[in-house]
Amino acid sequence: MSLISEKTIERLILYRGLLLQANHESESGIYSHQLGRMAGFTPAQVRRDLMQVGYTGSPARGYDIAKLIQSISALVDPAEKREIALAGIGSIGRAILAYFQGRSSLLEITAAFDTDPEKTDRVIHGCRCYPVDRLSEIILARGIRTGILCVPSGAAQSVTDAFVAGGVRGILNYAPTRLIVPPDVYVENRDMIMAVEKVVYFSGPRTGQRKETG
Amino acid sequence: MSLISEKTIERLILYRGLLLQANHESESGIYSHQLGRMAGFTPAQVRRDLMQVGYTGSPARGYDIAKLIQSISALVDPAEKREIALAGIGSIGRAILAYFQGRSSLLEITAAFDTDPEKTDRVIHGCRCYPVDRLSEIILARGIRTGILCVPSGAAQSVTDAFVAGGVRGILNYAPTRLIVPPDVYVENRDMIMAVEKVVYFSGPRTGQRKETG
DNA sequence: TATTTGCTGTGAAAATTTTCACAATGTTAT
DNA sequence: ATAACATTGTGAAAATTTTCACAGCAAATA
Repeated sequence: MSLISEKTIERLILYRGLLLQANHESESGIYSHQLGRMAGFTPAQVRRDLMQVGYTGSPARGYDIAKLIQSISALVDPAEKREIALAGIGSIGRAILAYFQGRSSLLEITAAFDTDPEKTDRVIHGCRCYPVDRLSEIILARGIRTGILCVPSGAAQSVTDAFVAGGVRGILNYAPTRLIVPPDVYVENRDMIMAVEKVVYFSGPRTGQRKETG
Repeated sequence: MSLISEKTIERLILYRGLLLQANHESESGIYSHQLGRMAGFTPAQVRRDLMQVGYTGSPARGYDIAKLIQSISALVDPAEKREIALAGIGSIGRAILAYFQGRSSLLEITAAFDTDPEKTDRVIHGCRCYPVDRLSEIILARGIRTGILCVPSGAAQSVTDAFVAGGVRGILNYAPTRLIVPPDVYVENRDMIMAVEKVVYFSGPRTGQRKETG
């Protein structure tokens, strides 16, 4: 079995989201081909992925939805509540705060940071804001392991260094920059400009491109 | 050579971005290992990718930066200026407008849509806003091929249908929903919640995970 | 009870992606 | 000139990911 691949983890999280979202009034079970259709993958792909979570379905009734959600959660969710830090309270940072807060019971953005004194020492979307100078200190004190980076390119690397100094193990990077981090720190890049350019490319007068991602 | 893979396109766009960003004062050429270090890939990966653009470097001087940028652009950029439509002028939509406008000379978000009459019939970040009822009509008239979707989940599918009816060929989807589209329409999903969950997973007490993505 | 049905779990095959490894090449040093 | 060197472009190998295909099974049906 070894280690579950990044792609599989991503799909598992997706499956869980889809299952939570859809209201399964009548049905309590779901088949791989149904989940596959919802997610945009083949039934075989779904079964392969679900193999890894160690929950086993029934040939006759498929997968029990509640138990499947639970099993995926047991795999991908942290053991206890996790605090997340966000750096850069610009329009993207604020959008993420607004969008994310309250969606998850296990995850919460509990500290935001910015250079602008106008934005610090107050509460935005339920999140307390501090000056960036205090970033390492605060996340270290609170044991925060995950950071979201929404600062302009110019500041991205120095804030990253502060995150790392504060003990962060994973960074979600919205800045259009590649971050330099120690090899044991995970970085997920979400450059919006690149995303637009990519979609524009695949919107071109081309045929037969269709596989979804993200 | 056949068709260039999605992953390769993504990396090529990244290379171009990195090359444009870095100021190459002294140097006019770059080697695969340098570009690889910047992007976080192996030199072999870089060379494979660059093979596909049909621009050939020199063993002694590496790749000419200006020509390389030009060659990648010739491959990934549209032939003429492209207009993009954005649906959902909430915090994410506005953030994307603010962030994107003016960054590219070839791409411009020229029409935004929302249901809220407060937000329509005015200009936000240089972009004219219309009611969603007029979405298909307007993008069809302007020949817009690319859409960015920032509406809440509940509205995502119906706005998608309007995009498709209006002739859109590619959608950048920020809603936490899987969209149903005809097989020749490209969708790139950028669910922020999933991204956070994924990074939290990889921030966990795990060792040896390190490959970057996005 | 026996048969049919349509699913799961999974070994094996296929497809795709990445890396290796090296001949070819142009530059620099002698 | 010639040798030494570091790099490109790429066939081939390796690794990874996806799909196929089918045994085995539980429910439904006869």
